[in-house]
Amino acid sequence: MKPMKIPEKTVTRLSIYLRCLEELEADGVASVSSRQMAERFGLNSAQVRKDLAYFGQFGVRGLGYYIAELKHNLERILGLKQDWEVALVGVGNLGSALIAYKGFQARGFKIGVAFDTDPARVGQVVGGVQVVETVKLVSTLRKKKVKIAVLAVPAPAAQSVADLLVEAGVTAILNFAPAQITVPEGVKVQNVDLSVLLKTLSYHTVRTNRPSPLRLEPRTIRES
Amino acid sequence: MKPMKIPEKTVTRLSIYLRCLEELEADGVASVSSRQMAERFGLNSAQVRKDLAYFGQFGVRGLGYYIAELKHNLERILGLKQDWEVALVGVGNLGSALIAYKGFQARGFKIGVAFDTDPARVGQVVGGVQVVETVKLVSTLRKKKVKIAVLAVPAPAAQSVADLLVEAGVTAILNFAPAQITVPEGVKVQNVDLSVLLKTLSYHTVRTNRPSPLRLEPRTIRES
DNA sequence: TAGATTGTTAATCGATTAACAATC
DNA sequence: TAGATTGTTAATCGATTAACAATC
Repeated sequence: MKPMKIPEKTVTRLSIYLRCLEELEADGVASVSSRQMAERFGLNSAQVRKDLAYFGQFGVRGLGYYIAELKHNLERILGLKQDWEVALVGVGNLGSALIAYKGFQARGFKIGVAFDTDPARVGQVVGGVQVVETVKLVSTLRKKKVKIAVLAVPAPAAQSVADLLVEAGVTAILNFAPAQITVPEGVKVQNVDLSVLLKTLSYHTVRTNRPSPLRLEPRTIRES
Repeated sequence: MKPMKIPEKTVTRLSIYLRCLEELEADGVASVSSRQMAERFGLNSAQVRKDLAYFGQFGVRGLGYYIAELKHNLERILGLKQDWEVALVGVGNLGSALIAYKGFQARGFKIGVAFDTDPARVGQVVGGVQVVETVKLVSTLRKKKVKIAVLAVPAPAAQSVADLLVEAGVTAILNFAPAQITVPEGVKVQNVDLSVLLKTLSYHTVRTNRPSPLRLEPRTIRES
């Protein structure tokens, strides 16, 4: 066994490959080559092969990859052979939406419990999920051994809630709060800042639709 | 004039820097150094300076960056000096949530119109937003000159809706559908696949909580 | 001025891609 | 076998970081 460090982007792509395999399997296809998969996503076939090769030799030379087998392996690697109970913190607009969002639950991830500090929400059942007061977060998640949490609280509360999650033994956090949160080594944070994503699109839009009047002008122009 | 290509990640970080500046400004601070900003996010100070230097010389040697001025410039660069009307396609669970989500609207982005094919939803007003039938998408968005759209439809519909958006003159798409969508050159797609994000966390969790009992250790930094 | 910090170039690091022997 | 495609190494590309002269 080689303790090689796997690039983050490789792991993300594994999920993409898996989705591809599911589609192909639904089409009744038995095998697929790295080139075929790459073309589907505008990637390089060597990259597909390399990504997979980090985890083992799943292919058959001259043929490609057996879909059922590769799918099985990717599910195993990604930890999708088990169900995950996910905790939600923050049952506001976004949090409620995430409970309702079926795609979120689709693949073995189930929001089993939600936390909020608002007394108006505590005790309610939102989309089948019990809303518990945040002071009970640590004891509740420890008891349930929850490892994955979704953070959908306002930015100022994000760090303190993250601290609670870590204390409760959570090792992976999907953070929707527009805030930088700091966690100990070994805890993984995935930030999803919708506002940042929109700003990136805004940037792109001003550049793309440039024929408009407003032009970018750095304070000084320099040439080497 | 050199039309230098700006890394995608640089643009993303600009948004982060801007958030930092907003916080500092609220604290009444007048200037900040690249080192101070870098520390806040666990980045390298040279990276901060380099990111900014792509767009001009905004700093003062020996001092750092004047917050008000840099903030102004980042807003200009990111296209935040104007309001953007955003179109939403797909008023299901996620779509409705995005309408309700205030953080989404916060910074000059306003969902002005929504589209859906479901007759039960068409004609309704959700969160103050009119739901229009998707067949009217192209004409409506052309008339309104909408450039940014949020795609929150089921995966199988994603590509055909994306085609309509492009036809309507949209140049930036925030895609929540778990599907690979293909667009012409010049149109920017930001994919936000919540399921992929969760799988990445699942991967991390099986690896972290694997052989040994979990060990949590000193505090370190971040992730983007 | 003396100290600090930028803007920028050069070095390093990491990830993508090309190439090809191995082999189904 | 002949053709195809993997797994992997080497080459390339791009992004991060270190270093430092310029200069406030």
